[in-house]
Amino acid sequence: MNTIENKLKEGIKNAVKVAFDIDITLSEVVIEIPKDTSHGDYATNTAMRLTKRVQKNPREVAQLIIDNIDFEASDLEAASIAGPGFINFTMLKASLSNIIKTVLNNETTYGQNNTGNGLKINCEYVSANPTGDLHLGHARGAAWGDSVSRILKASGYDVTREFYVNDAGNQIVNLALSLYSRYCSNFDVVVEMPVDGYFGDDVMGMAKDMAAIYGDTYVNNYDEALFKQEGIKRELAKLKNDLSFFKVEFDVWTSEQAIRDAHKVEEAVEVLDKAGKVYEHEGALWFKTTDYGDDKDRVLKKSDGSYTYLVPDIAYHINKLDRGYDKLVDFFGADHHGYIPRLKASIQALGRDADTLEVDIIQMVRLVEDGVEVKMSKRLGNAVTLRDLCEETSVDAVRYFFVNRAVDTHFDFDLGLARKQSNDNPVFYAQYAYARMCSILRNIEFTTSVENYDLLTHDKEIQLMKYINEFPSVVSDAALQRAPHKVCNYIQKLASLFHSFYGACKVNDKENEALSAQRLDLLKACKITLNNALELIGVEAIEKM
RNA sequence: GUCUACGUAGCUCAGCUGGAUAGAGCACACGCCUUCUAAGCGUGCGGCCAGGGGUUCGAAUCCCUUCGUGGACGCCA
Repeated sequence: MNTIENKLKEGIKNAVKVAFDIDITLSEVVIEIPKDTSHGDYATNTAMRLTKRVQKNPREVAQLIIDNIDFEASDLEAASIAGPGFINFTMLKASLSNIIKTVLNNETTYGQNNTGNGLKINCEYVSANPTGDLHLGHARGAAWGDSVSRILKASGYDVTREFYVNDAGNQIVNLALSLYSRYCSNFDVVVEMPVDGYFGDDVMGMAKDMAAIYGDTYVNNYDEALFKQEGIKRELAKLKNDLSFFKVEFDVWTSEQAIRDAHKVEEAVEVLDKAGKVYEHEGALWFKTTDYGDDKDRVLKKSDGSYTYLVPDIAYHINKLDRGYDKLVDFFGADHHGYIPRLKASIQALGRDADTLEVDIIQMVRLVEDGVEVKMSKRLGNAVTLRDLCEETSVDAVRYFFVNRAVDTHFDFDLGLARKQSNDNPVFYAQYAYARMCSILRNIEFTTSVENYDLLTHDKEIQLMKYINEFPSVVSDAALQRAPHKVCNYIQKLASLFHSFYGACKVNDKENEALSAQRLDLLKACKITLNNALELIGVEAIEKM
């Protein structure tokens, strides 16, 4: 992945082996880029971490590492001890500029790495009920889950993107009844809406559609199965359509009804029963989740004989495990976080490792304009949907904003900022940088070929090369932590370094073609890197603004 | 009340598997277009990392505690 850093880590590892006869792994070797550039290109705290094991003071340890490191093999120019025991490294200039060639050769694959090593991972996100439009919270989950999936894929994971369709249960009964009520009203027949009915425009539209297809056949002649089926079909089509518009795709759509039809729900209860974790109390069937650290036991089967929502969900997770994933990741809204211990308990009760399932919480979103919370869509008078949001701003802005911040904190989506076309708006800042690069490329008037990059010695050029070199590590780190906002941070910094470089170094300079040609390659490498980074979060790189 | 997150510059937030003087953008002040897109760049101002204890060579980061804020505590999904 990042060859420069790996060579250095390798060198440190070997030096430790020679000096102290201690084997450390590459991941134990921590190197970082010092904030203060006078400290060199890289620094390591390895000496300080070894003090206890070798019973020497850190500066002494550092000296022994330096004495035993192979400068040539690690592309090192200099190494020195600093502060309490840091070792600062300065790399050979030529090794740094190699990154340009690497990027130009790899192009669209630059940034990809093998951190995942083929691990089979299932990411389930959005999973909104097919009973209405996608809202703010769904949008955050969709953007986040999709970006995480892209980053995992780029990091060598075998990723399946999954949507669990809750097409069974009470909410579907209510959907069918709501649809029926609206359908009847097309023929001026009043049928009361259910108490927990769906009053949205979408259901009215579907009812109208059905009235056109079926005429008044079903007025006063309710066919539950038909209305369920028609409702789900239409709601699902709308969901898929909205998600696709939002550039969010799924590999697998799993139906809750299908799991029920295959009797997997009963089987799940049996398995838990066999594990001795089920008991009867007050006419209901309970799951002893307290054995696994939950604060109270949970009902599996209600006293009226029907199952609680937990059971199909357990069956669904068994289903996912049976499909052979090494890891399951669920992205839940914050309001569902109390649900995690139950699910984990069920996995443990099955004799599997509870850590196979990891749940990331998507915190709440508020929509804000000029510092005031916006609760309703102005146009439609109902809750703000994903569509509204994208139409008010843009798909790119919405995706970027939702992925730009850590998910575990509450987020205020600022409408005014998302529309703004200036430096304040991170999306435009990054896209403008890309457009600027493209513009330079359009204007180039020379074709000098480049042997090496010995003329790239300007501070801005060095900083840019170093940062481009960081990209694969950033992607890998973002994958490990499932933290796409790290890619956003990278994009902002890269754009900033480019703008700064642009101000200081003219690329298209006919007076100085040799230098210009080298800068041109650096520019191309930068453009490729920025494009690949934007791709990871599903935001378009715009060539002209 | 119990559980669970969060609290970093005036504002919005990075940084958190412990590392050198805590960063960015906005806002504010002052500079920079006869040169590749000024939708930009540069300089300055701005901090008791909520408070208090602990762990150690070293803490914004880990542990405990107090305070503040959000969320969850159904035989709803």
